[in-house]
Amino acid sequence: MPKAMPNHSGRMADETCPVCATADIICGKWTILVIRDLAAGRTRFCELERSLAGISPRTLSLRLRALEEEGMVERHSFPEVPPRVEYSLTEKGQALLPLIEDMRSYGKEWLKVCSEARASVAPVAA
Amino acid sequence: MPKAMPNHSGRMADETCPVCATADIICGKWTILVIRDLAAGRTRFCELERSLAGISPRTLSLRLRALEEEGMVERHSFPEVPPRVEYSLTEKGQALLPLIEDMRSYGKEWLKVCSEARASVAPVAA
DNA sequence: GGCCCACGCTTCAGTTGGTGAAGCATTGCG
DNA sequence: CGCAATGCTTCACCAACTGAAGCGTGGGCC
Repeated sequence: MPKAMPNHSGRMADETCPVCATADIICGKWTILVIRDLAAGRTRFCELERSLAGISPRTLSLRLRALEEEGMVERHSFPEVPPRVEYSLTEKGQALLPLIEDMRSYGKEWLKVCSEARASVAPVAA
Repeated sequence: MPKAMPNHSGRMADETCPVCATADIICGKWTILVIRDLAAGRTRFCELERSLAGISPRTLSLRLRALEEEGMVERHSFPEVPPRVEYSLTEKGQALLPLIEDMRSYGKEWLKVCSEARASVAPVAA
């Protein structure tokens, strides 16, 4: 009997709720950012490590594995030395890109509002 | 020097990246679902506890507090017995609703694909 | 030959976030 | 009296994420 959802583990309340389903996919701390960076095309582990400044290799490894299991990313491994592994988005993974674009536009607006708020408060405090 | 973002703690790599900013806001496990439920209007603590079946009161309390700090939700407390507290989305919080709608449509599609995959695999295995 | 580097990880011990169960304060109801 | 209801908080625990270190392999450097 196949499990309904190939997600990590700590599952949301309602398995049939689409919002929960999506939340479950992207709720890992770095998941969305991994996908964002993978959107540029095939990317190597160390490139991701660099662009996701601050991620631990363990976490990146776990995220990539989980995303692979979920069918969001594909792994292309080359038996060279030093080893080379490239990751890319599957179609399913690409489907998340519009969502990420929305997050970008929301975040942009939000950062703008925040900086305006700071600009209008700081002078008074100073 | 005021902090750029009033987010919880474990901050993302690039503070100026809009995707990170949004990810930072919604990456808490239940955050998006709290906002989803708050979208219906003023909601009490225990109502949220019920609709978010499975959330611990501690987590709900923490999420609501964090969202309040971030200016996403408003708290309306009535000094009655038993106590009554209602939560609602601020304008800033409402701005997240389109994002949630996108998550809903993505999740819907994804659940559909999953169930189709199961339907086409299960009979073979059985 | 000996040494270090690069890469894609894994292992380790420690911190943070979320969990279920229980408790607290208040007061009306039976 | 004892219990229910509400909005929490506290507790001990588990799972996720962290930084630092290690591993295996072979190539470049000296």
